[in-house]
Amino acid sequence: MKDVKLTTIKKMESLLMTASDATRLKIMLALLDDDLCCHGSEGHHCDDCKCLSCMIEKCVNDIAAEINASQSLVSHQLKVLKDADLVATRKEGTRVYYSLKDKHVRMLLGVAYEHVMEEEHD
Amino acid sequence: MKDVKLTTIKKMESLLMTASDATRLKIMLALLDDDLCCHGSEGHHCDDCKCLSCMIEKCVNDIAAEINASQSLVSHQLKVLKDADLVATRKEGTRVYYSLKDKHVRMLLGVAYEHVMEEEHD
DNA sequence: TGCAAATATGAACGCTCATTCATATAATAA
DNA sequence: TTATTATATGAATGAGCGTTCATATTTGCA
Repeated sequence: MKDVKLTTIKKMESLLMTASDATRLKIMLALLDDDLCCHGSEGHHCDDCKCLSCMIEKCVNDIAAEINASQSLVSHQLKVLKDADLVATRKEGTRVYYSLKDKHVRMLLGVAYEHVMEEEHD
Repeated sequence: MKDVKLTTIKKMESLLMTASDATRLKIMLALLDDDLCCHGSEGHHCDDCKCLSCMIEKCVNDIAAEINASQSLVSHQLKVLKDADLVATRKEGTRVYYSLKDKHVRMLLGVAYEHVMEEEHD
């Protein structure tokens, strides 16, 4: 992976920067299905695989309640996540449903989670 | 991946925070083997697999020269990476050789890199 | 010893960013 | 329309962090 262009490095930097915040991590974890994929019968079609119910979507207030944060804070950070293309949105009435964008986001969370979990072995 | 403990989230946050800096990314990419693993005949034994030459190690000045940064900056950021357990060190005379810690670090870089590379398809 | 090379460290500055508070916009219902 | 719910936005504050410059420490060699 030599000779990575500066623009690529900058993109990696902003991707990781966006992910490296406790509030945004809580939001993304709230949007992450327990078993990551491929189980259950109701839910939305996932663009990364052929199963149903891969995608969990939640509206702003529900996320705020789940992670114990203010509506304003969650909305602000969801905008950051949206701008960085880490979440997708679907509007329905007055509500806006957010979901993780794709499998890369789930993989990023997974790798970070595993690394932290295996730290104990030191 | 529900009910993640706050301490775990904090650890994920600091891991990603450490990785989300252009200078530190350049350093880590400089320590990343081209084909990631398992080729070549000289190098150090990798603790994650049974091959040789998985690990690339470089000393501070060489890294600084490679990424066009000052010795002080590279030393500072290497300390950050070391404290976060993303790199390992080996001392030899006046030189200190740095290498990526383990496969999780390489996977983290890989996932971020792939995500950025596939952005084009939008 | 003393000198040079390699690395580490400390202080200081500037800038970015997370959070809060207040308010604005959008959509639905009465 | 007015009221209510859900979400978005803007300004302001405060803390954290990356970089630079100068200097200290360590090791090897004359």
